[in-house]
Amino acid sequence: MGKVIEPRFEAAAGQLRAAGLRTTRQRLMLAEILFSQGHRHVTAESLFTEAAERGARLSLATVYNCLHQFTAVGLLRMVTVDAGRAYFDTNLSPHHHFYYERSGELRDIPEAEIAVARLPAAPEGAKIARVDVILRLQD
Amino acid sequence: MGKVIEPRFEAAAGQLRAAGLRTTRQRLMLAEILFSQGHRHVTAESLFTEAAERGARLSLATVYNCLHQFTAVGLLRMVTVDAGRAYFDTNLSPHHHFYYERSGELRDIPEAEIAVARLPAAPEGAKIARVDVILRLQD
DNA sequence: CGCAGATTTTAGAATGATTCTAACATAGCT
DNA sequence: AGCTATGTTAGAATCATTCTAAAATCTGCG
Ligand SMILES: [Mn+2]
Ligand SMILES: [Mn+2]
Ligand SMILES: [Zn+2]
Ligand SMILES: [Zn+2]
Repeated sequence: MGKVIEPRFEAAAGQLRAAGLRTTRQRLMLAEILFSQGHRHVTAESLFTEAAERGARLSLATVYNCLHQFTAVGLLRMVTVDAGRAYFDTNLSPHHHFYYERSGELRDIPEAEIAVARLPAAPEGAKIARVDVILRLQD
Repeated sequence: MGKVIEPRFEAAAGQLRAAGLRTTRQRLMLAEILFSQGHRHVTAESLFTEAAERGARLSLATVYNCLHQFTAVGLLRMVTVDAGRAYFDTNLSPHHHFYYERSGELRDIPEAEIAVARLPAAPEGAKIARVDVILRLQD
């Protein structure tokens, strides 16, 4: 007997199944938080806090596990803007970022708003996996 | 009586004084390693190891202190490519980076080799402090 | 249903980078 | 040389993240 899935978790359940991940209570909650309200940028800690505020019972270790699993199956991508903590981004299309150094807030810049032209060739034996453009903001 | 400075540290001493920093034994050694052989990308740990190999007697805490002081006075700049550790760059002119994700190696890309056109305006109340372009390499 | 085996979650310990503390040493000035 | 601000350091502390191993849950099958 498959367990009953609350209606508000149906979409999340579909995404998890499509990605080949089992639908656990914790993953459903995190997926719902992440994917049901437009693009998000979260850290493990911010997501854990948000889940806790919604009454979820899960551990920080599970949040880390899920963030990495979601990233591995292509539901998230990692963004590195600060040595010290990792951000995870639900926006999978190519785009760039404003980073507010003071607050730690990340904002998307649509790909079309920045033209990166004439990329150099990748060095011998390597290939360019990703092009990140970060506009660091002060004040 | 000012202490005697070995000839090989003369250049480093000049840079430190120009930057308003006292010339201590530890700073002279680190400045010599950093600034006497072309541009470098170091981490605290790599610089500490390199200094130790040259026979320097200093602590890792001092390496951290110096990296931050050198950055504060504009002798270095910090580069963020990996959540987990900070890189410091002796190349102060505007330029971009190849980052070998597997080895952690950083390589400069001269500014002229990448054209970043049509930057969006900074959001209300903020200004763009820096534009970082990272080409992440795999394989 | 009711299990069994595989997967997932979790508390708490461990790790790794970095920062802090507060005592000791040195640089720079008189 | 002596004074005082500044710099160095060992070791503890902090913070994000990962690991461990045991308990809980999921899923397919009888
Ligand atoms: Mn930071
Ligand atoms: Mn890393
Ligand atoms: Zn984004
Ligand atoms: Zn560089």
